[in-house]
This record gives sequence, structure tokens and C-alpha cells, in this order.
Amino acid sequence: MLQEKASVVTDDSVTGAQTEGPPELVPNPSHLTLPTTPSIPQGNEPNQNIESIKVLLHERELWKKFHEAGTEMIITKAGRRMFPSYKVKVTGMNPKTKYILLTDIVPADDHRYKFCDNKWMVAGKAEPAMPGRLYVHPDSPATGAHWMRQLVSFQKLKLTNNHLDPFGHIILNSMHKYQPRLHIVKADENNAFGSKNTAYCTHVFHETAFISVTSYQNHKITQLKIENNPFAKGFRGSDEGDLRVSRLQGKDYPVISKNMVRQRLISSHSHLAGKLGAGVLTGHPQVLSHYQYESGVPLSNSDHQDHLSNPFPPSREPGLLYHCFKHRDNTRHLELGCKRPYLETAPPAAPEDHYFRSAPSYEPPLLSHPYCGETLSSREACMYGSMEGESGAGPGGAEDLTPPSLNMWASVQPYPRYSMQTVDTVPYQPFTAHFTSTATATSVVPHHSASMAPRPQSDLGLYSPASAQRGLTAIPSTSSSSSSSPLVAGSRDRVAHPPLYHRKPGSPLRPHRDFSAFPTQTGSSIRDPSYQYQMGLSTVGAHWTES
DNA sequence: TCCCCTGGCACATTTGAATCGC
DNA sequence: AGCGATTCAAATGTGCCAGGGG
Repeated sequence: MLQEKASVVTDDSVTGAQTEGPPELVPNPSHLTLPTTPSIPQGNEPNQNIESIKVLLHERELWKKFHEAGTEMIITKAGRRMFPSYKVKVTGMNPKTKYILLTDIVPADDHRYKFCDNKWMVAGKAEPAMPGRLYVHPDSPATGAHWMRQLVSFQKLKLTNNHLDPFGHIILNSMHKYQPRLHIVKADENNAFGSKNTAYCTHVFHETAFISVTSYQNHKITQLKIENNPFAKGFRGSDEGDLRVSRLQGKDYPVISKNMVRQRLISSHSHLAGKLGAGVLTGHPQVLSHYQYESGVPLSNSDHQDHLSNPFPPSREPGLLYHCFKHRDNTRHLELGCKRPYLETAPPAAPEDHYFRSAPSYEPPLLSHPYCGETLSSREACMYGSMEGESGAGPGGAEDLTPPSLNMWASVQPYPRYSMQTVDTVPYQPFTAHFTSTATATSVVPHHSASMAPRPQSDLGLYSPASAQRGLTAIPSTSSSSSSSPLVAGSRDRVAHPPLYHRKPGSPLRPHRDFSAFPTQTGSSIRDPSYQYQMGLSTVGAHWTES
């Protein structure tokens, strides 16, 4: 069984926390343990431990604007990018140490919402969480110098409501509230993580929380998107949008759309989208108890409460929550191959990103295959699906809900409450997202691989559309463009499309990466007092290996 | 009937290949 | 022949809207 110990080093000046061990996938959660006392980081660079890493949210003011209005993110079957995009500035890393940066999006609570009277209101219990997936920054693993050199952008991350999404996009439920998180994992000596003593930390910016929708509900949000998103320029100009419509319809007078009318009527009703949450999100009061920071300053309890209870407080300063823990034991066994979550569908045309799907977490393979990859072949973002077996607790209960053959992902649990308590007594709350260990029994196949036939679940794991596009199937790829930094703001999102992740067992020519699950919290709501730390970040067992 | 989702549309930006000039 | 700058078409990302399904 896997035993985990978490440790946290808190420092008012630090926005990150350190863990001495990698998040691990816990086959048997009941055995998961966390230290009750902070431990001393054991990194090789005493002054450059993970706890000293600081992360600043880029365009924080913009995020705050959205947050105050109640951020909404469109989710579509094909996948939709987030706007504002998730970009961060990282400092405090050891320039020579290699890190892996990844993000995931977890339920902020266990409610379903509806937009009524110009505000979001709870409409019921949340639907089962979607399969948790992780989006690994394409540059990973890279040195601290690389990450700190420029902004780290996750703008290519896409959200979808397609439960069977073959592209590796992050799957969400519409009308639910979510919280993006950033994980920084220190790559081990093998440029992997998931092995013993791998350190990692998680950063949460509350202003990035959002409610997923299939069409915008709050006109205020629509306007903010149009005003700030370059791709929406065509809709800019106060009421020009209406004018455009009128032109399109051959009319010389503005046409007010139904939606516009509705929105405006609603707006006149209440000026506050920002207050929407009042009483609605009663939230996870204790979730942030230990590691919540606001601009580096720990938030007061009341603040926590407020943050949590109201997803979109009018003028809330974004708080940063982080936690970390050290992986002490690496006893996980990779007994189950990765399973393909879906893939009954035709292969994507040619997604530029590479995605990893997590294997079923019944026996989450994790550490045996550390995430290794000095040269991430593609330097492209990767999606990891969590295969955590849903414990049935919390929305989801993947085990019960997902047919093994179709979708082995576990549901994502609501944003967890982070605490450093020992979790031995806490029932395992399967988290969902974790790296797939593809190297072992699983092979990674591009979704649109040659055959496109549904992959066996054991095959689930890495996915490289690009490689497939190039006819490179079943080949673990190395980074073809190791120098590129596709997701770095300011630079083009160049994606090297390395063929990666199509792991062909025994392929001697290309390095393959294995990813163990990076357990995300699932099950209990953030508010759930019983929700313990381990839920927050489960295991990161991914691991690249170079041939 | 209402709410939510889907697919298609037009527009703007981004991307990358092709072309040109030095 | 090599390199960099420019051009241009295709791809991609937007929000809007009509229509459909539960």
C-alpha cells in the first residue's frame, strides 16, 4: 500500500508550499497517511525547495473583473479554451532543477447552479463529476530557469462537456462551479516524478473559479469576454453587435436579440452578478484553513469562509491556496494497464496537444513508472485523465457509473479541503485525475490512431494526436522541439507536435513517458469537514523514461 | 413551456507555408 | 544556397442565434 506523508512549510512570503514527496496514487486509500507535523524539505538545494516557489497569476486584474461578475466558461463538445487564459509567473525555483507544471480543474462544490434573477443560484445537487483530467504544460519537464524566464501559459487547455471526449480536453459538467489548480512537481533524478521524495505543491487562485456553461448566462460576462478576447473583436463596439446583426439581416436599424433583451431586463433587475453567490455557495468553510494566502498573506478564517461560500464575491482579493506533501513510500504496483476511457468515436482530426489518459484506478499504477521525460517530445500540453476509482462518494462514483470499457475515469471530487492531518482515519475519497502509467501494462495510443478502433482500456494512457496525424502510431516520442515553449505567453504557441505518447512497448527508438495518476480530490465536497488533505492532490505517478 | 444543448454562421486572429529580396 | 522579411490562405477561436430535446 502506498503511504503518503504530507508536509507543509508555510511562509507568509511564500505562495507555494512544498512537499517532499510526489503526490501518489493510492491504490488503497485507507492506507494513505499524512504527517501531522511539517517536515523539513529534503531537496538537494536547501534554499531552492518547492516551498520557496512563488506563483503569481497573470492578468490577475482581469481575472478579478470576471470573478466579480461571476466568471463563466463556455464548454462545448469540441472543446473551448478558457478566457481569461490561465497564465502564471513563477519565481523562486531552482534554475537548474527540473519541474513539471500541470493543471487540473476540480469541482468547487457539490452543487448544480442556475442563473436566475441575474445571479447564480443553487439548483440542486451536482451531477457526477466528470472524469478528472490533468493538463500538463507542454514544456514539462523543464528547468526552473525555463519556467521563470517567461510566463507559463495554459491557454491551450480546453474544456468540454463531452463525457466521451477523445481529445483529452478537461471534461466538465455544465452549470457547475469549478476551480482550476496549478501543480508544480519537482522532477526527480530521472526527470520524472512519482517516485520517492518527489516534491510538489499546488496553487489555487480563487479568482479563477468559474461556472461552466454552454452559453453565457450573464450579459456582463459576455461583454467582458468580447471586450478582452481578441478573437471576439468582431462583436465589439458597445451595441455594434446588435448593429451587426441588423446588417446581417439586411436591416438598417439595430436588432435587439432575445438574449440581449433578456440580459438587459435581468440587468435592470439586479445590478449584481457579483453578489450572486450570496448564500448560494455555502461552501467549504474549512477548506482553506491552512494554506490559503492572499498575496502571500494568509487569509483569515472569515475570509476563507467568504471565499468559499461565495464563488464570485464582488471585490474579493484572490487568495492563493497551496498545499504540499511528501511522498514517503512508493509501494504502488502497476498492475493494471491504462484503460482507454472512451474511444468509441472517430479520432480527432489532429489535435495539437498530447494527452494522457489515466488508467483505471482500481489498482492505480503509479510510481512504478515515474513521469520521466527530459525531453518531452512534444513539449506539448498533455492531458491526464484520472482513473481514480470513484468511491461512490461524491458526485460520480465512477465505479458504478462508468462502464469499464468506455470510461474508466473516476469522477473528480469537489475542491478539497486541505489539511495536514493524518488521513488514516479518513475514508478514501478517490480523486480523479491522475497520471496514467502507460509504460507498464498500458500503451498509449493516439485517438485517431490508424485503426481508430476503440482502444482497450488497458491501452488508455497517452495520446498523441499529432503523432497519429503523422502516421506515427504506437511510438513513444521524444520531443521534437525541445526548445520550444509553446505555451509561454508572448511567444507563439508553437507546438511541436511530437508524436508522443503513443507508446509502443519495446520501442527502442523513442523514449516513452509513463504517467501515474495524479489523484485529484474527488468525492466529498470542499465543505465536507471530513475531507482531508490527501484528497487535494493525489498521486502523481507519471513518469517519463527515455529510451 | 422552460431550460439547456447543439450545430452552423460570420468575423477576427493565429498559424504556417509560399514567395520574394538580399 | 542560405537567411530573413513579407504575403496570403487555411486553420482556429469567438459569440450569436435558431432549432431541438428533455
